[in-house]
Amino acid sequence: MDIASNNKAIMLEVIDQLVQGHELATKLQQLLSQHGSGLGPAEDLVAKISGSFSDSISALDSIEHIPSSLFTAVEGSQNASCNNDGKLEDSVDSRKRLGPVKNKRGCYKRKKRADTWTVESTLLEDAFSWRKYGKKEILNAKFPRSYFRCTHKYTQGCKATKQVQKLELESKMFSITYIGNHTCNSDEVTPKCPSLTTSVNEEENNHHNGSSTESDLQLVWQEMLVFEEEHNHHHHEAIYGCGENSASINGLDTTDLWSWQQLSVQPQ
DNA sequence: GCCATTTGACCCCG
DNA sequence: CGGGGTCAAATGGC
Repeated sequence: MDIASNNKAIMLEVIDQLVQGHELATKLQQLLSQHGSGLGPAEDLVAKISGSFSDSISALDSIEHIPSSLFTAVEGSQNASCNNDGKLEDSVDSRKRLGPVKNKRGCYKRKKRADTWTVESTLLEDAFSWRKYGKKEILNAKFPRSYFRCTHKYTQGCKATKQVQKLELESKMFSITYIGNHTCNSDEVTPKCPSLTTSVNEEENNHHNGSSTESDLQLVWQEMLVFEEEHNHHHHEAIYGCGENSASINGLDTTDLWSWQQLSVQPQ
C-alpha cells in the first residue's frame, strides 16, 4: 500500500508539473497570438511544446486510471452538485430560490486534487477572464483570500479557478494559486476590447499605466521566472500538491484584483 | 434590466 | 469540530 500510494504521489506530482508546463505554454501561446505579427515561428514552437505536454499528460493519465483500486480518480467536478440535479440546465431560475436556505447552498464536491500551482506576482492579470465568487478570512493570515472562477464556467464548462492572497511580508506581492486548466475557448475568453465591465480599482498598485503589449509579455515571463525560481531554489513546496503547503501566505484584497483587463490593449 | 461583486450561509474534509 | 471552499441571494454599477 505504501509503495503504491507513494508511486501515486509521484505520478500526481509529475502530472502536476506537466500540467503547469502546459498551462504556461497555453498562456504564452495566447499572448503570442494576441501580439502577433511576425511571431509565427514562436507560435508554432509554443504550439508544439503545448502538444508535447498534452501528450505526456494524457499518456500518464491513461496509466493513472488503470489501477483504480487504491485511489479515487477525482474527476475535477467541483460542480457536480448533490448528485441529484445538475443545476447546469436551469441556470435561469436557479437563482430565484426564495425562502429558507435549504437548497444546495455549499452543496458541492470539493475537489481534492487538481492541477494546482502557485505563483507569486505583483500583478494579478493573466490571459484569462476571471470572475470572483468568494472571499474568505484565513486563519493565521492577516488578509483574506479571494476566489475566482473562469467567467465561462457555465457557458463553456471551463472549470479553472484561482485563488489570490496578498502576501503579508511583501504587501505588493500576491500569491496566486491556479487550480485546473482552462477548457474554454481562449478567443472568447479574452475579447479584444469588450466593455471593461469589471471594476478596475486603481487604489494602490497601479503603476503600469496604459502601457502596452510588452508589459503583458513581461508579466508572463515574470510569473514564469518566479515559478522557475521556486522550483529550483526551494523544493517543490511552493506548488500545492496535496495540501502540503507551508504557511506564510497571507493575502487580502478583493476589488483591486481586477486589472487583468490590461491585456486587452488593442493588439494590432 | 443585466451582469459582476459582495457577503453570509452551508458543506466537505482533515 | 473547525477551517477552508463554494453557493447563491442581495446589492450596486453600467
